[in-house]
Amino acid sequence: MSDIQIEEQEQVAQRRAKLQALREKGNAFPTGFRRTVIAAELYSAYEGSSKEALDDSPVRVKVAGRIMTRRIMGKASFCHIQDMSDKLQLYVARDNLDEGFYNEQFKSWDIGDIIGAEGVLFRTKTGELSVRVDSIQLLTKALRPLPEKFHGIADQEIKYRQRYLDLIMSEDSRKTFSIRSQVVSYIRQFLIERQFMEVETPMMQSIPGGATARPFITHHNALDMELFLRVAPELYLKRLVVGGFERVFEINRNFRNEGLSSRHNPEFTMLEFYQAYAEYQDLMDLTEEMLRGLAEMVTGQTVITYQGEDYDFGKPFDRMTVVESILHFNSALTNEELNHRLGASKIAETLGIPVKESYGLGKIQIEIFEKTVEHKLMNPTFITAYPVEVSPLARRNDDNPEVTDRFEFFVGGREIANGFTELNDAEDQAERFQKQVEEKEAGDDEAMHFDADYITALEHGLPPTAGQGIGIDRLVMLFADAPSIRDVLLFPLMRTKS
RNA sequence: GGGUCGUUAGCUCAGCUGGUAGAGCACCGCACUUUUAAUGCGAUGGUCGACGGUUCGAAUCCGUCACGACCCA
Repeated sequence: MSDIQIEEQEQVAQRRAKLQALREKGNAFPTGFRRTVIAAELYSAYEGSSKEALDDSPVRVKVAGRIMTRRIMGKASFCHIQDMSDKLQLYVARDNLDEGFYNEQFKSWDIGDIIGAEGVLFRTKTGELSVRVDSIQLLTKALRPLPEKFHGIADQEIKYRQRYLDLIMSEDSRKTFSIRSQVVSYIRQFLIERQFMEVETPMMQSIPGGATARPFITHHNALDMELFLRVAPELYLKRLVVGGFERVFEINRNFRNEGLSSRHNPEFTMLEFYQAYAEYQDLMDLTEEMLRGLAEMVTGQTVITYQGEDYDFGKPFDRMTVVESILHFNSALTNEELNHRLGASKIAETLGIPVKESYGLGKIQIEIFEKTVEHKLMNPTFITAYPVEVSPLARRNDDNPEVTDRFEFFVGGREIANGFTELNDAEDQAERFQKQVEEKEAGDDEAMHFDADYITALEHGLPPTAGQGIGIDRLVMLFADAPSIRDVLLFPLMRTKS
């Protein structure tokens, strides 16, 4: 270790010396302390208890947590500890402790240390519920100081790289991850109540399928076999529906080898669910019900505020087709020009969208949609009738074979969900895979592989089924009012520091 | 990949057209038995992201790089 490092860590050195002194006295890391209660339980149980009531019938408690603040006033001190639920004030007076303990032990402890304390509840003269401590012990010495108490951590990089510090310091951040947990468990409960069965399907796949995206590639040594981290679980979940699990869902990680942004992390969490004997409209209804329920669960109402804008999940969601939505947001365009390839590609070019030779009408329409419509879909909206060309796993529409029985769901200008009636015609699916292979050979490395094993499964008969995927991270962003996907991922991917 | 901004004490931040590196919090010492961003007094703490250039002199100007944030693709 260099001199520079030693000098840089002056406060750490002081704390190490204190730890060394603890080691010499005996067990520096005792584990036997048991608390009887957490802070939030105390606040709710004694919310209405007056100062006098608490003094008249004393309540003994044992609490534990991290020292967050400390105010030493000679022979007595106040400090706040923080546990999993809340902060709690302790009143520690010299004369309430064993002889010498206050001066020789307690005063040498630092902010950040983890302690256990025992005493009786009381109210201070400002009315704050606190513990008058008569026994206290250091459980874990913190060798490094916490960030500044008032401003907390301002540097986003530290929040992401040292999430534990962010969680210690930021109530908002703890809240965000609490919302994430609530969202996931709400969804799980919602689906289980409707007879869906939770399953886990492979994350390492020999043929990556279920989405058009570039996969991560890895290698299995014993089998000497190339494997891909999955970009979606879709094809495995549908195999399960073939197997007779008629309602299945999975909430798990997908991996896509693409760029990072405020809405993209290479690994992200996806809900996918499949319901036999249902069509995409059934899933739109289900989605509407689920999101409305989520909004109410998280915020207590159906209107949520995201980045200063209000979105109402209470009223019926808007529904439009892709083409209708393009015309709606581009009043100068006509249905006629948008519905043949030459007209559509002219529109695309005026919008600055490069149109490749291989693009069909559907692909061009989707490019126009993404450029001119997607970010404007603020209120909860279903967009339907996606072109077959960009929907290789979705069933063709009976009235218009150029589009599929598919929808995507948008709110706040962002895609949250994608669902469709599944393509259960094995021969049509084989043709669609073949098209994808051609696109891959033409240089589109996001195009799908031909999955012959999946075709075999379809040949055994997939009942009419509707399926859907919902990006959990983006959903949590919405309900936690988080501007970046990194704010809802405990450990977002960061470049390694040299 | 492109653009803009940022990187100064453990943390939050100042530092003007180049001239000896600053504050608050934390830490250390003293005082203080109802404080809560405790208070009062005193002290310590810096390879100014890295490397190179311009200059008598660079935290400051220029270039390259690293890392990050935001926007665009």
